[in-house]
Amino acid sequence: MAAGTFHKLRDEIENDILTGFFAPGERLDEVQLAGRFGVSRTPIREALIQLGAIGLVELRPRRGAIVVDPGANRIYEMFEVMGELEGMAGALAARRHTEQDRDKLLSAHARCERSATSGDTDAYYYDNELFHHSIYEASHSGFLLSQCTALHRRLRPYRRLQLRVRNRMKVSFSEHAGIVEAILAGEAETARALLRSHIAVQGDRFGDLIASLAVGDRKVS
Amino acid sequence: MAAGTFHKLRDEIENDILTGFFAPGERLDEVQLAGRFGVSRTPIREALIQLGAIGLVELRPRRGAIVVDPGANRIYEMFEVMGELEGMAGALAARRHTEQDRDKLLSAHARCERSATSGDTDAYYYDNELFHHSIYEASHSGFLLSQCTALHRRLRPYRRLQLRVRNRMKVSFSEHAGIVEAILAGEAETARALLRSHIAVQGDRFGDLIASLAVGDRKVS
DNA sequence: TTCAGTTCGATTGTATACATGACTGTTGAC
DNA sequence: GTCAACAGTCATGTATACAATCGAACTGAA
Repeated sequence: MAAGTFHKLRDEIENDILTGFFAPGERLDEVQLAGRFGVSRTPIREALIQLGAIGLVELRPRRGAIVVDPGANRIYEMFEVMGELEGMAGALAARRHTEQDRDKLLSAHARCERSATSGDTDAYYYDNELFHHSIYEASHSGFLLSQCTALHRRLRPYRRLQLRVRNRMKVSFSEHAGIVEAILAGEAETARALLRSHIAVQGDRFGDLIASLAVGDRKVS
Repeated sequence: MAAGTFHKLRDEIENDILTGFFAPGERLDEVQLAGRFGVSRTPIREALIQLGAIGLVELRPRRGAIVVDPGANRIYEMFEVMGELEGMAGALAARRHTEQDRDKLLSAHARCERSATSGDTDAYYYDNELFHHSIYEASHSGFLLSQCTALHRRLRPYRRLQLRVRNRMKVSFSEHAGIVEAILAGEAETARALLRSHIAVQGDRFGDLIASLAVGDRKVS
């Protein structure tokens, strides 16, 4: 097989987990996966071990790997931490952003506006990622960037479900405007607070999350 | 070999990296490691892949694994994020701690006092970990606990070097007192601010960090 | 009928063998 | 004398073989 096999395998399996092709709690059979990808068990194992280290699957010794089911509570906690990290990125970005960061942020913001007004949730979903990523980059902290990107990726499926909620997309975009303003004005603490509440799962959004998880559960059984 | 081999191997190699037995930049030869631990290359590879996912080693395709050298800047960034996460844990702990959390926190604080006054940096180093861990637990966020624990572990070697700086131990302990007070009083934002500055590498401590890294570098060459 | 004990099957964990790509050292040409 | 190309060696990546353990099913007795 081509070079970099098990890196690609890792991405493939990770993607299948994040998109829900493999449901939470499902067992990942090494032989079956090996057959599916046309490789031997070795690279499959190495991919699964990586996913285990990331926290996407649970590796039970001698008992195989299963897709982790974080549960509503853990997901809530992850959003909580994500809010804090994003807030930090925003605060740093407000203080450290360059002219180039400013252009990228505004450009991403403009793209979000287009997809939000056109009502295209899929497009908005992608542009929203760009927007947040541009904030991470503007923080000029490589480590924070990596942490935010990883957690953002981990929360991707739930974020996607949440966007489906009525009006969430428009509300999200209007929140972006304030965030951009605060960052470009250099108001670090304002940016932090706005981003924290932008990410946090509070009030009605908590109920939305629970509801969307229940939909996911139904698919499993 | 006994069960759970590659978990133990991972911990062994991780420990060797964190203690500096393997220097940053050093290449980790699979065959050599296999010989050293008396196993085949397979479990060694699986251990290295895990370490790669954590970020302790860099896996360059077809070119082997090397111990990551974060560099002063990256280490500074990691402390920055650590400060934010610890601050968050402290804030949550102030709001959510139970009677049991209170006892654990006070007990860890008392142990720190003993080792600080006795001047035993090694003991303090250990008790300090207990202290911080008790805060993570009191936050009652399983995910935050895992993130804090992982990053704390990652920063262990640098933290250890920093304790050697004159008076750092006593200053550290006196800061603990204020943190405990704020958490037990339920003053979330005070706890956050105190923890953030307790962790942060600012002012003189930045110079101390650079100096301690230079000592580490000398050992390499 | 139910529960405990045992045996068999299936799957994971490890070792070994093989293929492919990267590094080193030498040789040849300019 | 220096640089480039080539070949040989060695390490990594993958496949396969084997061993060890877990779980399930079956049998027997209470």
